[in-house]
Amino acid sequence: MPRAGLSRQRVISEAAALADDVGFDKLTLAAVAERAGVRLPSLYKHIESLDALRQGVAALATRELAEAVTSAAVGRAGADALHAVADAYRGFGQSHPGRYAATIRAADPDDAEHHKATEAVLRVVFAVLAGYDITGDDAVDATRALRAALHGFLTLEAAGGFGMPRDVDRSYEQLVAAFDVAFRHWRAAQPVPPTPTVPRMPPVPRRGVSKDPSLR
Amino acid sequence: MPRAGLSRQRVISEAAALADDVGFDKLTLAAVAERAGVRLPSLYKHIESLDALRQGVAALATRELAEAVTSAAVGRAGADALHAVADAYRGFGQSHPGRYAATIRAADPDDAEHHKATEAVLRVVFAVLAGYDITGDDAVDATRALRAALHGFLTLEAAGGFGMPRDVDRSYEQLVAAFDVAFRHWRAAQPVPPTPTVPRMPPVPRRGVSKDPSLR
DNA sequence: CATCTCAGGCTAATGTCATTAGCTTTTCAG
DNA sequence: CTGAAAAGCTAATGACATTAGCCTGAGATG
Repeated sequence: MPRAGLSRQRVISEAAALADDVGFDKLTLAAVAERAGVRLPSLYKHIESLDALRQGVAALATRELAEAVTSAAVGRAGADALHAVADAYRGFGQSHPGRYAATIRAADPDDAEHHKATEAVLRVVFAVLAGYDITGDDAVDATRALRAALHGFLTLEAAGGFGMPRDVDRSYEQLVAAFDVAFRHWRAAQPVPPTPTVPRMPPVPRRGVSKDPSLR
Repeated sequence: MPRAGLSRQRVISEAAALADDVGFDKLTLAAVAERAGVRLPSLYKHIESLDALRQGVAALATRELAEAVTSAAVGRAGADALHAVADAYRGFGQSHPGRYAATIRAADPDDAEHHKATEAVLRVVFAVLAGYDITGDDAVDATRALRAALHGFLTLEAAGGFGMPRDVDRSYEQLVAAFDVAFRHWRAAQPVPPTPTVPRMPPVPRRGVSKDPSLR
């Protein structure tokens, strides 16, 4: 009966690793216990419930996601930043599917750390949008749109929802390019455009991004 | 011991209703049995397993979704069709959250009905894209993008992922409007544009759509 | 009408999990 | 060295899913 040297953090990080292996929805206390080398009830010394464990994984994953997108965005702007962030986002989702699935979970109202991480991700997206001169309410709309699209793409991809043979990387690339176009025209696309300005739209070549192996 | 008059169809449809109430992930044979007025094991005379039940709900839901988007699109084209389909999609997701969640599940390879429904949804989207002169590989990319965005929006909305106070309907409207813009410029947005045509872009006012109460 | 058959329900039993209660043993502060 | 909190453990309970096997009513057959 040597101590296993567990802690809340260790339990959560084992759980995150397990979730990446088997899927966030199949995350189970029994499996975490086995992985950690203890009997199931012992986990309760460190975590209150399965739900709390899920929440913990969500918070951890959100911190990691924030880290990934933040470092991808640093030093970039405009379309370059957009592509870098989008690539980092998908890279995170592909290399850590279980963690990624956890990030959808809304933060517990009491978990300040988790909220901070959520806001860090938002801050990055707002910064990208600022490069397109999108601010205020428009930025809220645009953030939701971009997040919805990227999230939906990862989810459908993970669910095997893309049956057709067309290359998926290419489709993702197109999706991001489409947002680049939409962001340049954001005000003009308003249902009732207060400023009917129609901006110019030269196609923008982009440089390679997201070479950080930790994100792939 | 009067017969309860169950059948595979009845079981699945009860399950779908239950999923709408409690969430697709919390769908349980025990609850379906109670709802149907039989003991749990009796369900096995009609359905092979919990997983088969989920698959059955997915197939049913996909048929209903196909019906909703198809009837929304009929007689419309271009931006009008896009908005109608997008509204029908979200309407379905909001009025039938459990069923909607089920539609993500990929069809069982043997289930021809299910595949047919999946293709019916795709056909509608392709038809909408044809109105923007998007065809072939481009249509595959565009379909994935649109589906990802709409799906992601519904998922995040359902998960309470939109914390900020900004009106969610309005954000959805903006998302769809953004796709209208992106679709008009689809070829131009190619990473390596074969046809560097820059089309005109007048802001388009739209008419009210999706008044069908069965979709809301 | 008398049966025969079997689909549709049921009870009982098993196995996996989550969760709680209560016991034992390390660890480590003083 | 000691004593108490921390960290593990076993046992028990309760939800579910799943399987086996029994019972009956309802419709088909003679």
